[in-house]
Amino acid sequence: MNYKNYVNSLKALSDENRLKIIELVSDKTLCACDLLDHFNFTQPTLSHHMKVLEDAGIVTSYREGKWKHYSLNKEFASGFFENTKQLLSSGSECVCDYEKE
Amino acid sequence: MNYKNYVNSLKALSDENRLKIIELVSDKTLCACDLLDHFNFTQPTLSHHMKVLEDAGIVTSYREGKWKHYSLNKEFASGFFENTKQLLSSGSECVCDYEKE
DNA sequence: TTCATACATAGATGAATATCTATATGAGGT
DNA sequence: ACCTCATATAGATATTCATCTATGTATGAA
Repeated sequence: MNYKNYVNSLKALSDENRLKIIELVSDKTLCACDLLDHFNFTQPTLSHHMKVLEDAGIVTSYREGKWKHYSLNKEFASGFFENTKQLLSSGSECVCDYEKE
Repeated sequence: MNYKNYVNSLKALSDENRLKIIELVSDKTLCACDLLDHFNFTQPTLSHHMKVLEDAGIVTSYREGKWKHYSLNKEFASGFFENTKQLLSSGSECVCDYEKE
């Protein structure tokens, strides 16, 4: 397992507001302005959260005129799932010692 | 889904060293001193990490003489798995709006 | 009781981060 | 060209957190 990448994903998920965003885009595509309606923080804060999620590969986006549309990256979902399974299952090969130094 | 609880778990997992600890105790029981051998940080730092993991319900522990033994909490593993599935699957009911305050 | 070992706590520090206000960019419409 | 709306960036601030050193607590052995 690639620790650094998985930790990156976990950090990006470790925020209550970002979890809500993910649930909102898990079954549909929404623009930033629509997302913003669901929260009490400001637009720059949403922009920050979306950048975190996109940089982590959790959501994908495309521009359409003035709007930027977001949706859940299904590849991330399955990959994250696999990593989680590997981490918490007892049989997984532990690579910790190789990384000690 | 209980957001706060799930975020708590995610935060506790969001550290490369703690992930290594989890893999180490995922298939066996280890005392803190044994765990410490796998890392370069100090004993108080390990103590801190173990407290984070235990407070989050990720590992369980018992004392035996001078030693404290840790192992993965299997209930956590399955619960976390379920929450992750619910978050990333498209059909899940979104509770975001109820929480907007 | 004295000592060594295993672990916990206190307090300090530097780095990361969630949020804000202010401002910039970019795209369409008039 | 100008204005408006959607989004991004810059810079500031407060909080969280991973780590350290120093010290405390607890257990077992001599």
